[in-house]
Amino acid sequence: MTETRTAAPGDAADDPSAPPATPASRTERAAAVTLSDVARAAGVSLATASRAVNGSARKVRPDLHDRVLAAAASLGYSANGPAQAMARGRTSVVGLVVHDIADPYFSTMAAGVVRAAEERGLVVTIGTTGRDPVKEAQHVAALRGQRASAVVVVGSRTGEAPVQARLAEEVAAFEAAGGRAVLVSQESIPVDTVVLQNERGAGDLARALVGLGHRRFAVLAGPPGLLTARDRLAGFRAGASAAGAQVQDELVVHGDFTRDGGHAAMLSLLDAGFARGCVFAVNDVMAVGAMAALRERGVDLPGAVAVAGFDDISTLRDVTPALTTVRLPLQGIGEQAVHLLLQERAASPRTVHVDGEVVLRASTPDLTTGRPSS
Amino acid sequence: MTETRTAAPGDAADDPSAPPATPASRTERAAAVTLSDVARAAGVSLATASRAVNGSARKVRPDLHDRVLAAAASLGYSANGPAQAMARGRTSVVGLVVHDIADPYFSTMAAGVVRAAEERGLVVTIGTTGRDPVKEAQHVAALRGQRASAVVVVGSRTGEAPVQARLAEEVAAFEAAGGRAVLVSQESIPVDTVVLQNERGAGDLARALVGLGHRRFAVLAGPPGLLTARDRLAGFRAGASAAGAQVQDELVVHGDFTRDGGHAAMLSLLDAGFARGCVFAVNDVMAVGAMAALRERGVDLPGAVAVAGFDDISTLRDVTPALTTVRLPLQGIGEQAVHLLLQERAASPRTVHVDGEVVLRASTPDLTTGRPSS
DNA sequence: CTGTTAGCGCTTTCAT
DNA sequence: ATGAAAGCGCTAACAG
Repeated sequence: MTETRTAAPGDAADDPSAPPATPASRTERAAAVTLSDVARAAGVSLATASRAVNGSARKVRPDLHDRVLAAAASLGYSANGPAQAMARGRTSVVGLVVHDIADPYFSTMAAGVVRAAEERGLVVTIGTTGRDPVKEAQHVAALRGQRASAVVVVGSRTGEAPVQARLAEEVAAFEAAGGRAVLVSQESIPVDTVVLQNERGAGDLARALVGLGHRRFAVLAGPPGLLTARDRLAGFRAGASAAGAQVQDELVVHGDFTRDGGHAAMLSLLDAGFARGCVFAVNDVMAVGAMAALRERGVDLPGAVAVAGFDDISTLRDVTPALTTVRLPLQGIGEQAVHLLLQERAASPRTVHVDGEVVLRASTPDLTTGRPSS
Repeated sequence: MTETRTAAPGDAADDPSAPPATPASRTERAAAVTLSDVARAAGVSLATASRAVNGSARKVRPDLHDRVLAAAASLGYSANGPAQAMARGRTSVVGLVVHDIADPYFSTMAAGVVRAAEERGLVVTIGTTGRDPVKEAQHVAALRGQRASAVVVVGSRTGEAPVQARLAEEVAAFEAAGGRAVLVSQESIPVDTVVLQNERGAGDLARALVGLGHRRFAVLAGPPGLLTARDRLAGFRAGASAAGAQVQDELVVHGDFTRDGGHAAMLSLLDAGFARGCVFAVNDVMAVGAMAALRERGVDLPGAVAVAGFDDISTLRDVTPALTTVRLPLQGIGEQAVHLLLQERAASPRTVHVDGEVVLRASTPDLTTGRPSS
């Protein structure tokens, strides 16, 4: 990045510890107008002002109500959030924890969460883990300290017992403190969860592909530890078997859940002699990496090697050949999570199941007719 | 979305007004352990406990310090954020305001902001405007109420005077209340700004394309009101002229800053008889839409029509033909914004300029050699 | 329906 | 260096 700055060439030293580095605060600040100021200006009591301005179950006489609102407006009053939170014992913050907000899978879900939350006057904070499951628990703990009223943790569990236990513990503590928690992924710990039917979606996809005449399958399976990747692989296998085809073990290659992971996995598959068949990448991003690898190697795509993904990332809908995939309503999933949060916690954890929908496109030709599907 | 739920078929009614719908709170909640509890357990005063646990300029005798920390740990103490914020008069929240968090342009910047902020113990909240510039000001106002310590507003200004004034006003109020504000885009109102050199980048691109032998240019120009779109168009025009080529007015088509906007704009260009030349879409997302349109119409891409974009969205790096574009260090821009926030406010607004870098790829062939560039 | 008042949990002078 | 005490701004009993 080329850059020029008008001043201060030295960046503040980074000491990622102790007291949060509050951004440089201005020296002289205007004393904020408080509710007392408004009350005085309107000639009413603090309590009345509070009831009028910040909503309450109790009613205020219309003329007073208007008088207070007018005073508030003319003074430029804006309620002190922390003070309200303190008095109420809880903020109106929803904490969202994702692996990487730059990843379209997460950012699309985030958009859903934000949309649903903003509609209800809730503020969304975002924490990222960089795929480190331990950080999930840390974020939940921090959110408990912030008195967030709810938390949404998105992202595949690893199934690792200690990590899982730690998250379960923090989530329990969060709920014990009066907050609401929702997980998005798989049913792994006892808390309200939006369960993505990865296994079923992958199974449907496999069956559809067999229906198109594909018989020889390879899978770019993602990280071995990730439950989401594992479920998609398992579902695909099961679906293929059910339809009379098989996924040979040698044709299952693991790799990162990223574009580069898919690229590398595809290359290793090609190096191992795979030259014809249908490749299922457990997510779209990997599928695109695989396509790039095929192109680099001059493999006929989709003639010799067909490719399918999972997620139906919208930014990727214009790749060529168009990618066959399993559509997940990502934004809707984020919204679902918020709906779940808004409901009272039930005696036993609630679950919302979300299905994927197979979308056949040109990357997996219909072998029975010889024409691209769709 | 197919879904099954174990309970509560009816979603909570949506009344986007009055008191923020705090997510359903649990009935009985564990009383949180407070600093007083810790102090008592450690046998010290509240003040000492505060100094030991939550950091302070003042020193605490080592043994007491340890005693307090041990007590805090064993009790599972976690500081009450709102209470701290109230006492200190300020939270450690950085508010991020973007148009659409699902758009990779914004989500990548957001990733940079979050990364830099988390390193410093700052929490990032996210607000979205859905491209409504009025909502930007509203979010800034809300953040002032939340006593956020800083705000980052990302997104093109429209240059509309009243809207601009409103934002300027809110930003001023925010700063007057002691917060730090940074804008990302163009220098439009007097506040610290990360300025993206759209004009220069587009100019560089135009010159590079002329260098490849392109002479006939069309521009998919985005919404007429958006400064970013306008600057990119202006820069491209200027660059082309400087290199001896021209962009005819009839070949400048406006459209949404989205994939569909690019798609529609390209179609109208084709319908108007454009059949050969180089199309500059003012962002990558539009460029991809344009490519899809060309493909649908069976136009030889990049043989008859070459395409270039702007931004270098990473998810789009694998489209075919590979897209020529101007790379913006999006994540770095987000980090820059945070760096700026961390610095004390200067007497006159500070500015950081960020340049784009032309990346020539296969979508704009080198006409001088007949081979694809790069 | 309005007003008075007691905190919410923490930081921070101000003594000691 | 530690402790006691005064708020920060607002809400929610509790009276009137």
